[in-house]
Amino acid sequence: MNQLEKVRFAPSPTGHLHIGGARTALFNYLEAKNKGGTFLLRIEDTDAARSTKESEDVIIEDLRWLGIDWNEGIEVGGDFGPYRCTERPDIYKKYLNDLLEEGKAYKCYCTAEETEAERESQRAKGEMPRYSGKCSNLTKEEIDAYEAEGREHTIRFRVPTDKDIVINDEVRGEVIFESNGVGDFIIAKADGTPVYNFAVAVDDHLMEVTTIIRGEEHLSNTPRQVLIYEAFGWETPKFAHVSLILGEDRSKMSKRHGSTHVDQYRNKGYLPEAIINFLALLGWSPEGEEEIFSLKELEEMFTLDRVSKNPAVFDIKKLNWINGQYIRASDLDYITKLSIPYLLEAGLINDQDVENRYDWIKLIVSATRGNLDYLSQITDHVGIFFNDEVEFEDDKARKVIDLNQEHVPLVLKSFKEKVEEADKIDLDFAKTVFKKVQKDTGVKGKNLFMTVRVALTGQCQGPEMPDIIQILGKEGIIKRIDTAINK
RNA sequence: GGCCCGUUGGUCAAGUGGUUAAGACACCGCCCUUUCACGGCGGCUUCAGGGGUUCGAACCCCCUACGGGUCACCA
Repeated sequence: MNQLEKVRFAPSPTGHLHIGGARTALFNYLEAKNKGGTFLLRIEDTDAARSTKESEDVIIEDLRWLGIDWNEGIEVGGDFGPYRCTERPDIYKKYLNDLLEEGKAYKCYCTAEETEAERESQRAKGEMPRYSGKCSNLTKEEIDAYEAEGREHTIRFRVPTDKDIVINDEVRGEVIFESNGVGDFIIAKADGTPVYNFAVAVDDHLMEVTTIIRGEEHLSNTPRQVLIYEAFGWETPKFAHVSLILGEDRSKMSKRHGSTHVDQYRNKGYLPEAIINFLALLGWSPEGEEEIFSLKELEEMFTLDRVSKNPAVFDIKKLNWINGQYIRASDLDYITKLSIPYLLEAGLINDQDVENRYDWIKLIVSATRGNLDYLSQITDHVGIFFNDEVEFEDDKARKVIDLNQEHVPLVLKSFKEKVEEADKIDLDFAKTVFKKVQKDTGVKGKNLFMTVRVALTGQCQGPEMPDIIQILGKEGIIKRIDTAINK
């Protein structure tokens, strides 16, 4: 039981799920799945001031939307709960006390202002800001004096001197830190609540996490956590620090690089499958040459040893390509259902349409999905189907159906006739009508197709003609040709 | 600034001492399509720099440069 792989994702609920966080969650999930282990979701809400329930809900929703499920933790339960830091105060208190009693931690009566001032002056002198250790050896009298004053205290971890802290990182190899470079750090705030570095170590140990996969920004925190493990005599877990996701300018991805939150991509109409696929390829690479993978396939292929050490630039163009692949290859009903909200929002269709003309909407999606990077773009391509008053895109289009050209009225009249005569405007009709018109009028080629295209859509480019014809239907076509002729 | 991590084409990257240095996105060209897109084919461009080690270095070692992370009573 114990030797089974157990990983965890422990977001702090202080905002939306970041694209980098999503990737961390993904890697954890994949590692667990690949090894047949456990994936645990814990909420790291030690910072009460910044944590919100809304944020927790959003993060969970995004994870679920992506298809990243966990089998222990928040919402699903397990034997090692509770899974929110704020619900574990007694646990932390106990371990804090143990450390205090053994002298491995001590009470520090310095105020936040004092330590801040100390740091400032160190920085000014070009020194590394680090706690001086002022309270590390207070006498009983000094402590009593502070207490009498009513001073609050934090708890600091007593960092051993001259000690190498060796971290065996699954992706980076051996990383060594010197304990002398780590000042006595705070493990409990003045209000008695634990600080992140302490809480994670305790939680990860108690929850029997075997491998900690997280972002590289945590690498320099790791020695502190290792120190805590060692102070308790606990076995340290394995670590795997995944490099960061960068913006185009190679700095850490942030708002100014564009969308950074999973829900922003969801809102634009990126498919969860595509985001998963893209994220997996960012910092990890499969063995073959294939690039399109389902979650299931990734679960089978993923191993930590193929995670790359170097940071990756977020390339929206590649995401777009992957997303386009999924938009084209996925089941049409699925894509249609996901597209409908954008059509509704644009006021192009209403709820009745969705109910009564679903197949028609499906046709529209089918005709345009080939052009899309993401679903919300569909509204840019479907205008021609919703505007009975054909508007000419440009002079070029206008020229195409200039009535003074002999073939234009000829083609239009014949085409309209055929449409009027047809009892059903279906795919069969749409495919054969041009041949008939050609026979009737003797017009062929561009003069035939472009004339009809522009008359119906006002544009020189767009979906396939058979699609357009079916979507417009008898009435729509006749109306458009009439206005074209009368112009 | 200290500590730590990193550096293969514009981007993601394979590669672990001997390779014509994969593949994908992007870009360019051609084809398909009587339109656009999709799709197909082809092309362009890479081992940060300098020293070693070695018969031989993208791969091993050192230095430099550059980029990033972290040094909170944030996580």
